[in-house]
Order: sequence, then structure tokens, then C-alpha cells
Amino acid sequence: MRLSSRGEYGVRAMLHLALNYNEGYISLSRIAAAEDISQQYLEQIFANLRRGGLIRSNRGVKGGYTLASPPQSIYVGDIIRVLDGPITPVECVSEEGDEPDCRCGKSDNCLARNLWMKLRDHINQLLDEISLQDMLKWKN
Amino acid sequence: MRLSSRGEYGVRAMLHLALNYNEGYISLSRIAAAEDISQQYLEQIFANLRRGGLIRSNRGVKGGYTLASPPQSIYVGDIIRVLDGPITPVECVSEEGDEPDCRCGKSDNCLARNLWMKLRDHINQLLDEISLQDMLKWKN
DNA sequence: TAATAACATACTAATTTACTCTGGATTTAA
DNA sequence: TTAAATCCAGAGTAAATTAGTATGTTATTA
Repeated sequence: MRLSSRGEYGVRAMLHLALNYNEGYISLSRIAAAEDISQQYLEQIFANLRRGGLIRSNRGVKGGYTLASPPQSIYVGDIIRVLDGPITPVECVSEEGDEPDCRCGKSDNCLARNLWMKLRDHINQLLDEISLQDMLKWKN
Repeated sequence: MRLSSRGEYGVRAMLHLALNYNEGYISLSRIAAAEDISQQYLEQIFANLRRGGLIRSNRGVKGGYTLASPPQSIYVGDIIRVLDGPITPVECVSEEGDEPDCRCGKSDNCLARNLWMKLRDHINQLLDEISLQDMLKWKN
């Protein structure tokens, strides 16, 4: 049940953008240095975040990245799903739709499947109710 | 945020033991066949479950495995922790104790860390309140 | 003593992860 | 107009993890 480093780094970087939301565009090199993350790796992560519509970019000198919407309307769940795909404990309950491809065969009446769905929903619910703004408020 | 196949298989196998709790010792070959899991792989999983005190075994003909305690007192969290170790989204908040070894450096006042702890606790709370007995009741 | 079944451990192939490497495109400012 | 800064794109890769196999031993029962 571990998060990928992409997800972890992505949340940290987005938090950095939220923290500096009023400063406009922030260069990736600054973020990478501040968060101690490989710059090239972070570039890949930001490419995904941008394609996912969570951040905006400007090229060239004075360019950089900024949040696509204010911190109060970006949720952790959005970030992780963009970077890692659906948040689910097992492939079998990955989609909200009901056409499972379980390795257990018995797609109907699979007791374990009920558990995985509960767990999936439980995790997503939490991550979808915590915004970047909420996290900023945790600051001491 | 995926569960390992060990965790998935382990829960399914334990559920199988719960379903047949009154029959006494069940052979691993029976479980492997019923659940369509590699028998040798399942042996490794059962070794861990046994060392973790969740199941009991008998050797020889008529031998097999049975739950170490009744289905109502074995929780999914126990099973997964025995098989996969601490349930945590990032290594940094793996222990309940407060000596973090974060890759982010700033172990104090790390906003992301607060999130990971919340997520860790949220997941563990759910998995620690669902027993095998609870899952049996989901049967239709 | 033969069959059955748990127990133990080493090995391995495939996949995934977490990056690095290389080069190009765009913008700003001197 | 040129140099520097910056984003952008995609291929490659080493290490770790995962999901198993393979082989053999020990214990129990009929």
C-alpha cells in the first residue's frame, strides 16, 4: 500500500506551488532545489500534472509553473490520480464501472471484492476532501 | 497504492478458512485449488501467517491449516500487516514512533507528512475494524 | 511403509520503479 | 541577434521488487 515516489514528489511540488501561489510562475529548478528532488525527474512529473490540467506553464526566461486553479480547489486525490492512475488497492476494482476482470474468477459474489471496493472508496474519499489550501492551514 | 498479491491472496485464503472454520484443518492444496492460487506461492504466504500467529497447522495426512482464533477476532489489518509489513503510504511515517527518516529532510513542519499520517491512520482504522466474520456476513 | 501434507530455502524471470541522458523548442534580455 | 534560461519530449537504464518456481526435508496417518 505504498504511494509511488511520483505521487509523493508531486504532492510536495504542488504544495510548493500553493505556498507561492501569489508569486506567479515558479521555475522548476527552484522547486527541485527547495524540495531536493531530481530536476529531470520532476520535469516528467510536471509534464503529467500539466497534461492533467492541474498546473499551467510558461516557457523561456522568467518562465515556470503555477497552479491552474487556486489552492482551495485542488485536491490531493486529483494530484495522485493524475500521476499514478486510479487509486485502488487491487486492479479488479479499479473502475467505478462494474465489469471486473478479477484474477479470482468469481466476479459475482466475491467477498474479498467487497472489501477492496470499501477500501478504495475510503481512501479516495479522504484524498478528495483534502485540498492544498487545507494542507497550508496545517502550517505551524 | 496497490496491495501486493501476497496481501490479496492472503485475505482470500483466510476468508476461505473462515468460511470452513467448523470443518477443522483444511489442506493447502484444497485452498489453492479453490482460490486458483499457486500452491507453492501460497505455502510461503501461509508460513508468514503462521509465524504471525494468525493460523495453526497440522502436518501429515489429514493435516492442514485452520484459523488460530475465531473469524470475529481476526481483522483484515492483521492479515495484511503480517504479510506486507506496516500499512503506510510512505516510508517516512511507517512507525507510530516519532523518529522519521524522511527523504524530504525537513522532518519537522513537513506539511506533506501530516497528510501521509492522516492517510496511514485512515486506512489502518478501516482495515482494523473489518473482521473475517464481518466479511462472511456480506455473503448473499 | 507408502502416501499425504506441512515446512524451508534458494533461485529466477518479469515487471516496475526511479530515475538519467540527450536533444529540441520557446521566451526574455542584453 | 545572440546568449541564457526555461520548458518540453522521449528514449534508455540500473536497481529493486514482485510474483512466482524448484527442490528437498520432516511429520503424520492409514
